[in-house]
Amino acid sequence: MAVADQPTDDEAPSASLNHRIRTDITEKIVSGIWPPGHRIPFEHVLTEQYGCSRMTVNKALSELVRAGLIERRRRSGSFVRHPQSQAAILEIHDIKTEVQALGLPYHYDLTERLLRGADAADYDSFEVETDTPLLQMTCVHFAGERPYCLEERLINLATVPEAETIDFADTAPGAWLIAQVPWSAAEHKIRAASADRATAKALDIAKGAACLIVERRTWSSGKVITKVRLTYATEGHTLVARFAPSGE
Amino acid sequence: MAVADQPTDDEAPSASLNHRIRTDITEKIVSGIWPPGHRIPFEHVLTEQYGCSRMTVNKALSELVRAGLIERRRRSGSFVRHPQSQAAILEIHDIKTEVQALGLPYHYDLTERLLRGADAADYDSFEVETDTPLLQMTCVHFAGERPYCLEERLINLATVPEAETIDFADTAPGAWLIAQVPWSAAEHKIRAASADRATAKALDIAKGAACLIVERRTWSSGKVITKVRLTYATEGHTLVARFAPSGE
DNA sequence: CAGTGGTCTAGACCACGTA
DNA sequence: ACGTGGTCTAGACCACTGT
Repeated sequence: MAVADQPTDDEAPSASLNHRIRTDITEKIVSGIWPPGHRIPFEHVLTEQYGCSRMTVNKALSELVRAGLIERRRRSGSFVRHPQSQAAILEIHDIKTEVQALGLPYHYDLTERLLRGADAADYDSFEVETDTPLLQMTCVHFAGERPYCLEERLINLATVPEAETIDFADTAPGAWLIAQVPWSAAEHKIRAASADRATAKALDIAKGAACLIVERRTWSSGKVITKVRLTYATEGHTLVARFAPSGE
Repeated sequence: MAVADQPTDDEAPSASLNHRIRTDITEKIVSGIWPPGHRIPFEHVLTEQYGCSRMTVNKALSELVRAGLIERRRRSGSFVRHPQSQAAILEIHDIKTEVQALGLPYHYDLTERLLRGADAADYDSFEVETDTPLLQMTCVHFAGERPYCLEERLINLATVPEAETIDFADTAPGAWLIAQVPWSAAEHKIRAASADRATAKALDIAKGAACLIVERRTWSSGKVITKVRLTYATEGHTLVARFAPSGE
């Protein structure tokens, strides 16, 4: 096969060929040289340009599809995608890690630990049968001496029976669950709300103060493992989400 | 090559082989059969089990690495990863789409449109030189007759000079920018805050009411294109983020 | 040193959709 | 019908690293 000139001869010298192809094309797209809808070269053309086999080109383009940068249609070719709904990666950290990242000492208090059966209200939000054994807990996470976050958690003991035997006075339930249970899906709902009387008392803030609430449900093998509501006291508390289209 | 028994003979009949291998392994991991740290079979073993070439097995395992489910070490093998920080996909929709999804009529008012040069305060948050031309806009998005969201936006005219010529009375700046500019990175900060006097007036809510604030900065080719602060009036407004480790 | 994964090749057959 | 991408093969060489 004839080895044509390499498109980028002044680029980083190393890295794999398929990675080179990917970054070359990514650069063309994010810089706007290839606008949305533009047809990118056929596989056999890239094969010649880079002097490599079709498999290598295909791997590079397949990963661009995964990253959402291009779409491919048989018999038509590959095209730069029109930007759609923006999607961002939201990192949900362990609360202990969060607090320590602020340079503050961390501790937490378990204020409630209750074993009960599921009722009708749980069915809606938790997707469990009535009377399924649940472990209900409330705890407050501290940053230094100030309350940082109120955690209200339900654990489905039908899926995680070991949780009943754990003394969560020492181990935070979130950290224990992450280490213990393989989870396959999670849903987060993020909203703002004014602190009600009980929340204000627990977090030692004024009633009516704005709070950031994160509600998370976690599934494993199609069953809900746990549901947690995290209420952040600090008005300054911020979630950060980042996005880069190529995933790099 | 000897074709050994297929591990899953009661599964979905179709799909590609590498997809089958991937889902088989994913199932083992998320179900807990293979706990974190467990070594998954070597490539040559899977090659025999599935009666396929090493390339196919390798592709399946490579995608599991991408998905963050496993990690691979030369000479050691491939291992189920210990779950780390949770990461969720946060979808950021166009506001018009958001409102219409609620079944409410959408419109918006442009209440400010100001051409000015960057000052020192912009430098911190916007990463632009002093006197860079900026377009500053404020608008209110309505759901039905109620204010839904307050948008305060800055556009860097050095990177998007065409924006100066657009009449944003008809086209919302967010929608125009997404269609116009290829963006390569975005950062979102999400927090709760009490409405100040101006915000409360713009959104027709009580001063001090809890609001959800999303601040977004968007880059293209290393330069900031736009910075926007979205303040949601509705206490009930919720962002939803989902996660599935295998990306499926 | 031996065995693992990382990458690549030069083919091949097939599914699919546009012309 | 034809050319595209989708998938797969049966090898190969190399880098790395644990024993």
